[in-house]
Amino acid sequence: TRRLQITGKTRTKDKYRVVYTDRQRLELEKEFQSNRYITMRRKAELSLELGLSERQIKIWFQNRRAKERKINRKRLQHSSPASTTTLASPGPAGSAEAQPGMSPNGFFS
DNA sequence: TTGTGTTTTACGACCTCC
DNA sequence: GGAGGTCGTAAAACACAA
Repeated sequence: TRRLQITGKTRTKDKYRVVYTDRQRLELEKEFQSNRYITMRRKAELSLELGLSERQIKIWFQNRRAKERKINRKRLQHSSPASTTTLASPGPAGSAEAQPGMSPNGFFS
């Protein structure tokens, strides 16, 4: 309850966080499988379909990516044999990584 | 139970784009 | 001129051996 009182603004204590329904999780997960970064358009669509705010969807994808990274780190660590020689410069574990930033207008003409 | 570790929402701080 | 990216983290929710 610390932060809540300090900032006093956001995140009322009555609902610190909601638990998403299975359907919401499923659809988001499905979308994530086909595309790890959601477009503004899809975000708006999903927002309507699932009854979540666009902000929630944005955050969900951020959290989902974080989870994937975490899993990948674990796998790397787990599958690293005794060779401590080349460990300093690993590329992304088998998947292209997008830079933060991206183009502000992810539109197509 | 309960103690404890992990997962799921949600945010703030900071950063990068032109 | 702000959108979204990451990272770190709080706390609720969950899983589960002891």
